[in-house]
Amino acid sequence: MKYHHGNLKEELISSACVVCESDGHDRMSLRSIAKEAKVSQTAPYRHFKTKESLLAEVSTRGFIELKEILHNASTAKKTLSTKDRFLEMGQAYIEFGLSKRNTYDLMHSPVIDKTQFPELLEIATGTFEELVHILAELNPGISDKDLDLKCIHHWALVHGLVGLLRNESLDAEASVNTNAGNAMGLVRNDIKSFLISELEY
Amino acid sequence: MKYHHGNLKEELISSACVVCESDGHDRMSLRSIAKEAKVSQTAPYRHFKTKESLLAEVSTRGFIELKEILHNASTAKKTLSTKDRFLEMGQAYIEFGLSKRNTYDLMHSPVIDKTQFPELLEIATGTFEELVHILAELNPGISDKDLDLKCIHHWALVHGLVGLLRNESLDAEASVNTNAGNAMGLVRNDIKSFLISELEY
DNA sequence: TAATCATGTTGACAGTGTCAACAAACATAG
DNA sequence: CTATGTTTGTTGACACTGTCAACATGATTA
Repeated sequence: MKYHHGNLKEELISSACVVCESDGHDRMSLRSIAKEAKVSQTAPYRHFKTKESLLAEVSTRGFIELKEILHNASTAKKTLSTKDRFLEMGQAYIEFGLSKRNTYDLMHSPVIDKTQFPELLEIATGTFEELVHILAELNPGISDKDLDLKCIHHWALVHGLVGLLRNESLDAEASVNTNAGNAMGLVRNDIKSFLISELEY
Repeated sequence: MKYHHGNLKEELISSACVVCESDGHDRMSLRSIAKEAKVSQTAPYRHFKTKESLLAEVSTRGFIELKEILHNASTAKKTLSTKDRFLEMGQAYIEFGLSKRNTYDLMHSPVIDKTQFPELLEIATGTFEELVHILAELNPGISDKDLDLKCIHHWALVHGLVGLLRNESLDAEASVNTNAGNAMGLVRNDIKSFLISELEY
């Protein structure tokens, strides 16, 4: 089942995933990952119409992984209450955003026009549904509209929180005064507590 | 007080601001804005050590404008209650994020390492303080730590909300079913209502 | 076996950020 | 006012990028 190279498309994608996460998508060049695969500079163009579409593939894999992580977090520990499983999910989301920084960036970067990549669009919005499911479970009898609003609220919150937490330089500044200690650091060190207080807000 | 050009640095910055907002910072080239100023390709290097530092300047101006907008929103209409002025501020933030899309992107983009640009870092964290002030007013007697946590909560919320609202492709998908209508669209059309419900959440 | 198609390579083009070497305009010291 | 030095600008180059057209080769199929 081998052509010239064998399985170039797959190798390019997984290589791009690695480079994107280590260097950031803006520092990744098609030529460098082609060279890494010991293939000419234009070989990738047999599998990807443009660099953007390779990045779209990387982004897609990011969402697949994230969705899986969220799903696991909210279903794995069956003995936990719904609320606790919801918290696990929030924590998992934030941890993904913090540990897979560059991939997370790419996934939310405007350099990829998601409307041009239906598969990416689908998995990205599909990720949203993990949130819908557990929130529906957590709020029995809620109206569909209110459920949507709740989803938007919680997603915005964790998504925004990742953005703030990643800005390490804020740690030193985002506190009213030194007596209060470092609030951002507090949140970072105990994401779960913060999420709990959010739920009870 | 004129050298060869007169006031090249200023012209490059303001030109870069325009190009960044219209094309996006990743599509902006130093050479093109140099050409626009009718100056050679390397002239900018007399004023900016690197392209990143020009972008840092653009980002700085973005934060200056945002901070001013937030400040005005929370102080202009003195007849309003503190709560209403807080809502004005939230709305103003979101509107900035939606109308100055590309600039907002740059301001939060990882391509600029804020720690390398102290002035940028200062104004960015200074923006945070607009939020601190009004939240302190809104919650008299609150502890410093709780105030910080509240700031983080509200900032994360609006920042995350901007991220979600900007993703137009979500409009069609981010609803549980068609009966519920388009929740994201609802939020977009009435940001204020959403923020109010957030405050009372 | 011959024709077709998918996959790869070579070479090129225009564009990029950036640097070294040089040139002109200005500021300042004698 | 002249001489010197510093700012600011230009020219030309380097290595690098995404992408395209033309060509070659391996695999598939008629």
